[in-house]
Amino acid sequence: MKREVRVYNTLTQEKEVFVPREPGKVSIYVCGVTPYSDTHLGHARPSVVWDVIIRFFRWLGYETRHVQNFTDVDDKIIQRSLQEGVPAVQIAQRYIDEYLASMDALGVQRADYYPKVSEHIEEIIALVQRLIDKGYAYAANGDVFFSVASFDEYGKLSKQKLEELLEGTRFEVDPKKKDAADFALWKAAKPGEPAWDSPWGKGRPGWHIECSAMSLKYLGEEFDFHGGGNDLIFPHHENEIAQSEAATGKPLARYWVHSGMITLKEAKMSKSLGNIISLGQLLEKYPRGLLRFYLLSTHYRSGLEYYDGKLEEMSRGWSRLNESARKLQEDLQEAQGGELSAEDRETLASLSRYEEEVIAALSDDFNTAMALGILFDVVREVNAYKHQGGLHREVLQKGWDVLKLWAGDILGVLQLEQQRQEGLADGLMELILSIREQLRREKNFALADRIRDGLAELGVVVEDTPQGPRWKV
RNA sequence: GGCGGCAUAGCCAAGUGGUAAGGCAGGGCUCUGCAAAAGCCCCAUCCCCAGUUCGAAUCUGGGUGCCGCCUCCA
Repeated sequence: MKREVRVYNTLTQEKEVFVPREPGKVSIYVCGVTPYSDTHLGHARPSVVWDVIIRFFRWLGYETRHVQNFTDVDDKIIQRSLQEGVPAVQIAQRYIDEYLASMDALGVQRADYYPKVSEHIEEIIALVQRLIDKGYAYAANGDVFFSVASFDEYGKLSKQKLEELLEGTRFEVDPKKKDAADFALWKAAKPGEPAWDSPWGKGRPGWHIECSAMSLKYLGEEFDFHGGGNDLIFPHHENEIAQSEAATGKPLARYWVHSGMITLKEAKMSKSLGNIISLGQLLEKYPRGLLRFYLLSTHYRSGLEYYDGKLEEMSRGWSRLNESARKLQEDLQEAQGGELSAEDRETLASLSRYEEEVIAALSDDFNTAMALGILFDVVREVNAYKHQGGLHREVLQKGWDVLKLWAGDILGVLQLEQQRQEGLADGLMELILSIREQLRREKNFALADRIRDGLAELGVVVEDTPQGPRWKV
């Protein structure tokens, strides 16, 4: 029997019980990135959040189908392409590769499909045509616009009223538009830009249409989840709804799930503001488990602050969780069987209860912050048990199972393998050699030689020179 | 100006009507050759005001402050 999962739906602004379109299956479309610059910390949030959600659904027994797009036809990419004299496709591919490499490093499981705009022009044209045929869109001089006024429910996701939206408009309105809020489905080609043939002349897709076309192709009508950062609610997701629902007459997605922004000094991290923390650099500096721990330490819908030293602060708590699990795994080797004592039973019962609480937390709108809190209870419970001399295999196994499954397999914050640190060898050698120098000054040559011989056995050659010791591998 | 959201201890952060999870930091203690690790104990009445209620951090109204969106953006 499936457990009940509750999800906050941006559309209804309420937590709802999740009912899949098809029993036992979950279909998910997460808006990916526009690959025109380096992957940053902000991109990691929805990725890790959805990674956990998907792992959780799989654990619950659902079959998942996860699609994440790359918008590889876009103004910024074209701009870069013209600047660098490199084809747009190539620019996009460079950043797609970087994005995927970063996500792999973060332990994010790959989506089932990563459709690109450039490979779905046909589907997009067909969808645009369908909207024109149904009277929701109009062509004008090679452009095609969606007529916002023709779609009654426009604004239902972002809770905006049409009239008020326009007051905030800071850009000049394209005179070809019938209505200032209309948006482009298809843009007429400009010289030097990548362009495709279409019934309206050479051109390229507008921003939002690709998601409508590709979600339809890979997930069909009315799929389960549509996700992304909450900065996409308007206009991107609002427009997707308009396009898709106008075309199919059915809801685009059943549940809209939006993650909060990562802020830096209380300002959103974004490419345009230039206050970006490169994900690649973070991954070089910090263990991926710690990064995930940081990203999951707050509920996914809340904002999340980043500042220098934040990861260092968090690393102490994370290490306790991680080290406790590591030690527990080791202790398992020396665990003992036999009758369960009263203490054993009590601990076992607590551990089971905590596990239920973790499941309940994740089932309640994917509350990873609460789940982590409970996992610290598990750590304390297990450590206290061991502190009192508890060694029963069944108990230790249960503790390990809970941590391994939830902290490890589902949240992905555990990192049990030893960290290999760059520059560690240098530091160690410096320390060892300085101690050896001390010994030599004290004429303790026996011990000093033992160190040198021992190092030699490890393949490290030490040479004593007038300028001090040198070493090489 | 419109829309959405947030405001809980020094810091991070759960908690949506029944009397404040968890983590970091801090204090005391156990263990320890010393240290580390680990364990035990201590450490908040929830931005302000007014309501609803037997009872509110949790609901309503009004403030104040902050964030996001309204332009590309995860």
